[in-house]
Amino acid sequence: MTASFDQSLPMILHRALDATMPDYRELFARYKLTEQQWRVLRVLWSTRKITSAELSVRTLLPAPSLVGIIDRLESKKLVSRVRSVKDRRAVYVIATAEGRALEAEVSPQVTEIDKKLRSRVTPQEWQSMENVLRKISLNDAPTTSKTAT
Amino acid sequence: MTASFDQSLPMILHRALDATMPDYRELFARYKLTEQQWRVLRVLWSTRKITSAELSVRTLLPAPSLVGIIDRLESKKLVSRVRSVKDRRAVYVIATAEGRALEAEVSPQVTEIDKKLRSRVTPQEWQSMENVLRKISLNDAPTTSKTAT
DNA sequence: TGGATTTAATTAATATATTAACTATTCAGG
DNA sequence: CCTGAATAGTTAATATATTAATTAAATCCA
Repeated sequence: MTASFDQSLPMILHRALDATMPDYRELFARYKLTEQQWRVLRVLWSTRKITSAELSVRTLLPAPSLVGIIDRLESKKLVSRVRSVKDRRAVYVIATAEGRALEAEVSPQVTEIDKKLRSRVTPQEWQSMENVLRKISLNDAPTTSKTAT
Repeated sequence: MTASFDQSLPMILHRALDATMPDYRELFARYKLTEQQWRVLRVLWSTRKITSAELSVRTLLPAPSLVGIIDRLESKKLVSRVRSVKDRRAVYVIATAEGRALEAEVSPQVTEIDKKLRSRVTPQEWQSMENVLRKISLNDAPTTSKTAT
């Protein structure tokens, strides 16, 4: 009856994360970074300035978590917050020179890990996996469920 | 350059989790359970007694996290801890009658969600995705890295 | 046998996730 | 212009993740 627990989507995904994240974390740890802090930096390199809300979408990190993550990146002098003048509610997050410098240092090594993981299957297999997961995710019920009362 | 961030394995997996977990969480919340608490219960139903260590392997939950998770399940009278007599270091976790009763109530609904997710792709696609992820995960470097010192 | 080593579970310290509530602004309309 | 709804960011409260250190018990072996 409970035979499919190990094959349920959450378990399959968690197993894949558990197997692959340690490689990344080991690298990030050498630069005193967490995986989440890394994700924020990586987005900032390709976007000069970005709001917290947009950062949340791009990094898949929940907005409340971003507060602390950015706080810690800020105290490491890797990013800085700048309040928008046009809309004083908005806050832009920007990478400092020091934060940008990390790109050249860490990025190639991350790419190496990415490549190593990809090389474990054929490009077709990878693409297929990606498509299946997207297909499963996309059929997501519209977030209109808040109409409940 | 940074074009592949969105297609990196961690992001692909997190996106899939973000898209599918809310469905489960909404269900669990109706029974005042978290996803992790659910995972522990689900394993306990198919295993009369189990140690924390083994529970960690089966649920993919880190042992230190399990302490609190089991604490809370215990205070809800859903599970109980029993110290082993043969090896007094070991602690067995067991579902109470009340804990077991939840299976009949919640399990079918979880199966429904599982089915719904699976039905979004063909069985071949699902199987393929599963195989690719396993293939990527399995090549995991042997945990012999502790021989560093 | 007794000390070094290993093992199971837990604690500690810090970072993040989740959900709800709150603050300061902005905006839409009357 | 002024109020009510919407928005961006944050705070609050609780649960979990991560890594290292601790405690207690079992094991190994000279």
